[in-house]
Amino acid sequence: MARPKEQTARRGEIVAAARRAIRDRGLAGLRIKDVAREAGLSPGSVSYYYGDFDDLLADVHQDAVDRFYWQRLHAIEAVGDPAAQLAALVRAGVPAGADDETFRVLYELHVHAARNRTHAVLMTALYDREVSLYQQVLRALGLSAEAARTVAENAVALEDAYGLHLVGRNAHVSPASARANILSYLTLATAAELEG
Amino acid sequence: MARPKEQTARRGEIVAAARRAIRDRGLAGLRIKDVAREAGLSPGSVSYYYGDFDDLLADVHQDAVDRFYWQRLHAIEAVGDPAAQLAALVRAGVPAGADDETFRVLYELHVHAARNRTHAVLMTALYDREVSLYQQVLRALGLSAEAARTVAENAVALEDAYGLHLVGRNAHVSPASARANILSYLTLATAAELEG
DNA sequence: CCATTCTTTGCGCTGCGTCTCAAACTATGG
DNA sequence: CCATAGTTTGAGACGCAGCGCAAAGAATGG
Repeated sequence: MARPKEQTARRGEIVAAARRAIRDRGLAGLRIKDVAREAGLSPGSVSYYYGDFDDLLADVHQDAVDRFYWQRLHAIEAVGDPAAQLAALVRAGVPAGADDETFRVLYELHVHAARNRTHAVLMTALYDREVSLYQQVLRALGLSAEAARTVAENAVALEDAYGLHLVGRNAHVSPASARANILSYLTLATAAELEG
Repeated sequence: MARPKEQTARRGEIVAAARRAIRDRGLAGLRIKDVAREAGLSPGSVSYYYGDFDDLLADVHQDAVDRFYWQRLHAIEAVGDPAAQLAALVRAGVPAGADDETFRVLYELHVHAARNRTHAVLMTALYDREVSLYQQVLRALGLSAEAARTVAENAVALEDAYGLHLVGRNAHVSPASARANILSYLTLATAAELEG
């Protein structure tokens, strides 16, 4: 054996480059040369590591899902109080602006999932993990398993929708109003459930 | 003047054909020849009516927005009781399955809005009209203008998100569970607001 | 310094999609 | 039946993206 392989590192750089390219040009307009330019490589090199372009997209999706999930997990681990954890979850679950890389990638691939099983599986997996995060915090607040499940699903749904509108540059949705609306729901739901 | 123009009718047929083509192949994979085949025309004819392909997409989006809005308006006009109207709104606001034409088109174009002002405007317009529909019904139920606004925004957001997951073939979201979750929110929110 | 293995590049081939356009076709009024 | 204006078509030009490949380049062990 002579020169050692650097495949893992290079692939990581290419995935990051693809993420930036998708942010700038969108998934539909994504070209190998865009990814290559972003990674500082030639188009041939991108093909060398990702002979099939779909494999790259799958890695990008997987990376975005992991990145998003761990970011949120750390966000709630940083605080102890369950109520504060809820707020932290909401804050991390709404994009700061229309150009947020991770959110853009996730929403672009969301639609892609309609025609590709790999992406549908990843999307479902992320949804499950997000629901699970909310569910844990809601249970810590005293909600029953069943109630926590429903409320968690709705919370994740609200995040997804407001995120979609923010990324799509809906003029009447802002990060602040989105967070406020989600929190208003969570306040309402937890109060009602804890009473009953 | 000799032969009369039929442009409006033909354009309508082409828009409908594009809608079906997007349902089958997605926006990213949309080709002129697909639209042409679906419309029973040659690719040249499609170009004759839509020299710029983006103009066709704009018409498709506009058509989907109108179609969706009027369908929902009729859904609530058919019933008189505000509570029943809410249920009718929710039913019409959740896709029946992953292959619903109108929803597929709307969600595909949703993401497109991030990079195209025309589509962003249409998306915002539809959002406004949907919120307005819910707001009317909620006010009829006795909610204040402010409360109705927030609840309406959240209801629309829930619809959007569950619709997105359904279209994306999320294995853990079904039309029935989506409707149930949205209705559980609306029940909770209206009851809480009417008490206070 | 050499052999080996991995990496990178760029060029050419190929297929595909769009756009253009002239010609054929069709419907209507005179 | 002819003139006119709208419609439809298909072929060809054109550009571009993906793929394969051969050759050059770089890192490591001996």
